[in-house]
Amino acid sequence: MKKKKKNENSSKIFLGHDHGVCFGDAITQIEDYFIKKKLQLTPLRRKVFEILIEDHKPLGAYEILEKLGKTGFSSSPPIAYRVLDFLIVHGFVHKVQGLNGFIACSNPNHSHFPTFVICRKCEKVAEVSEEKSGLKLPSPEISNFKIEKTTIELTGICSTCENAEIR
Amino acid sequence: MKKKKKNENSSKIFLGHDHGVCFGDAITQIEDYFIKKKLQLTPLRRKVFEILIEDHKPLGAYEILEKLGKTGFSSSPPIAYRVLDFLIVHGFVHKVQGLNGFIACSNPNHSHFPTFVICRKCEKVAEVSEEKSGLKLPSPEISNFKIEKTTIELTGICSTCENAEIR
DNA sequence: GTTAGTGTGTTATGTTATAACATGTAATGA
DNA sequence: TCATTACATGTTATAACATAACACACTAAC
Repeated sequence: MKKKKKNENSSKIFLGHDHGVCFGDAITQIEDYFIKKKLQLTPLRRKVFEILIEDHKPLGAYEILEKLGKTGFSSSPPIAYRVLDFLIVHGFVHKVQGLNGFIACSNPNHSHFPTFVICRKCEKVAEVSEEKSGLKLPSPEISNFKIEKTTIELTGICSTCENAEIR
Repeated sequence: MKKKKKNENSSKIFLGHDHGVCFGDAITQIEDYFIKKKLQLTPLRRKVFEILIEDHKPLGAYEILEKLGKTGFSSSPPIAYRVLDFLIVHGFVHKVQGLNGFIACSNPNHSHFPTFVICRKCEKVAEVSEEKSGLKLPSPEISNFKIEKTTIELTGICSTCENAEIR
């Protein structure tokens, strides 16, 4: 109890959390941002964001549509894609390319260039902020290029799944 | 002529090249690799690789299929996807997720974790090797995670296009 | 000469994403 | 007040991307 190995804390990027707090915080953040920017947090937009926050993992557009349908919204594809695009533009949602999925941003005010760490076995996804990822961008080599958007995804296997693997 | 600004050289990641040499080198490399690994560089596989090397930019699977069709190969989707998967596994092709496209690896023997720099305007794509990208992986934060594959894509605007932009 | 492994071909279908147009509603301002 | 606009959502149809499942040919190994 006196001393913990540093690794024990520093590596737990897939760790659980108090979801009630997380959910509430996220809603508050998006509400504040929308007011500040004079954007409309409509029922549909709110619902899509809630669906993503609730699940806390990447969902496909068609999964989102299904959930929308069950709560009385339209469930034709453009509905989801439009709202997702909007939320992405404003930094509240990211697309995880490797999974064709969408996930709520875990820290809308910070991560402009987030890294996603994806376990191919359990399919858990962790968003690691710019500061913590150890990622250094851009290099002098590409300083003549203006980066607007990054897709950084690290796929592999988390320690839990690796320990569980047979061979 | 005596002195060049360092930037002039170091930033030209989109620079042209002697394509004849590039093409020949690439074919030689893949031939050697296939012999060494006792793999079959069949006419189909060779053709797909040649198509990608020739164009030197990401092509969609269906674009490749069209080119295959014109040269007497079958052009049903699985043909392309199977060969592409094979070439990807062996490191001769990369998938550019942001464009749903496939591109020949510019340095099969080196870049295990390449970075792709993509201009959203001219759609040029440069592959930057691990060493040159300035990318540092992995961080202590994620050291408990075994990275098997990375998707690192930087989208933005290259200096040529930026200078050409009106606004 | 049967078997196993590999490569290609074919049909059908699944999955992901967008184009184009219609409708509704609120704010703006002549 | 009522045309104009900006924005949000709805709808239909289709485009674009990808894979499943099965068939067949060829080669190598036993």
